[in-house]
Amino acid sequence: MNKRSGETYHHGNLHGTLIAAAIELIRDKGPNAFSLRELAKKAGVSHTAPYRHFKDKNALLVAIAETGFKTLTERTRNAAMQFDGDPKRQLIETGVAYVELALDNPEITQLMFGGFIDMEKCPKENLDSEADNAFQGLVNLIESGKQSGVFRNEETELLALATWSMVHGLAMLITGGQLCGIADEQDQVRNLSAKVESLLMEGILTR
Amino acid sequence: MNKRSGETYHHGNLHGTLIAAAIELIRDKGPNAFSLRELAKKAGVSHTAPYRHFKDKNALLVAIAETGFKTLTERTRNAAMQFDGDPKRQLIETGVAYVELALDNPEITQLMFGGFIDMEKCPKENLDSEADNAFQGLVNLIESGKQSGVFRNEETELLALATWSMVHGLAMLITGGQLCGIADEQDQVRNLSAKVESLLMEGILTR
DNA sequence: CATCTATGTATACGCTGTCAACATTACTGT
DNA sequence: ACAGTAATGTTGACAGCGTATACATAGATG
Repeated sequence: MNKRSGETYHHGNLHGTLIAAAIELIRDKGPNAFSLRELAKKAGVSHTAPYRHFKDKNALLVAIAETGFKTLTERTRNAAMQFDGDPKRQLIETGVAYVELALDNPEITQLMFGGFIDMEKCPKENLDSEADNAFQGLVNLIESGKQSGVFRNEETELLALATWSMVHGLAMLITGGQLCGIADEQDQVRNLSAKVESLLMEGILTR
Repeated sequence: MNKRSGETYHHGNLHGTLIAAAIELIRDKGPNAFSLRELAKKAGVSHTAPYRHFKDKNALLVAIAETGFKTLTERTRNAAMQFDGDPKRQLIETGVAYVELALDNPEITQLMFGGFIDMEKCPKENLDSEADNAFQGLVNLIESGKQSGVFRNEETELLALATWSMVHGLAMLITGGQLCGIADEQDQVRNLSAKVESLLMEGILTR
């Protein structure tokens, strides 16, 4: 139960320490350059110690991606809660929160969606169910918006997919560096994602 | 000038062969598991031969991403050309082509957008200018659609960004496996991307 | 206190990207 | 035609990587 590190043979809370340190490392070097051995060194343990807590490097990455999806669910839900009863505003703020989170954590976002995780090897249920949680919030939001007559009476899943795609695409373009100069700063991003989502709501065609 | 391989000390066209073989390898194993040494073996040369044609592993990946952006530009432009004079249809077909290409080449798409390429080390102009070409086509399309009164009179760049984000997001969700079961098959994808883009045009709100 | 299990270490293996030194071929100018 | 040089390929070496195996230590349980 000794939580101080460096003094005892047993670390006390390696599992948590590893995840925290890994997130830090990935933030520094990107998910591509991240290595288990450097992580172990940073955590002050031997390079095979992580294997007592994670079957694989892949398993560690999955764990980190999970935390990413959890905070994604939290943030978007919080954003929606702040505008309860105003589905239109809720949708916009959810999207803004999504994009802002991606901008704050580009490397983790890439880890979550970029193909660094080997889906064949991972239990996959965990990750998918976490991602589903985030998506489900969106579905609920749209469903209630439909019932109050704000959103069109299209298939809910389709509406949700459209909004998700829009926001996700913007987030990925930003974190991928494709929008350099257009959307670097925090407030630019806030503005941009709100505008883009307004377009989705109002439509692009003339009337 | 001898183009037959395997008989001469000099290969004749290693550069091209390497790129072709690399694309095949990445298709098989994903961009994450791709290795230079395996590539060299596949091409039938020593493991350092690629360094005569590419400064880095990163440089090779950049070259492959470039070809990806080139075919993306081609395909979307072709799709648009087939419906010249009908901007609405053009926009939809451009998007469908974008998503279909991504579905056909998920690993290359991940390579292009997923953060596998180290932007610090790469000349970056090449890659960005290629990506800009693809984007510019979209901008032109929207501009002409605005002038013929089909699209709303919003800032062109913003409209282009919105459509790009939408389509790109859908493509990334599909290639990332986030839409398993919803959009696996080719015709499902065609249908889905067309529907989603119609939503962007018509808008989500009730009128 | 003895024992079992959880957790950490030491060592070894093959694979990786990359560098330096060398070999072979193609191209160049005289 | 031929010498010299640049382009292209090979060999060997190095450190770093993920991971399997065998061993060490400590906490928990009886």
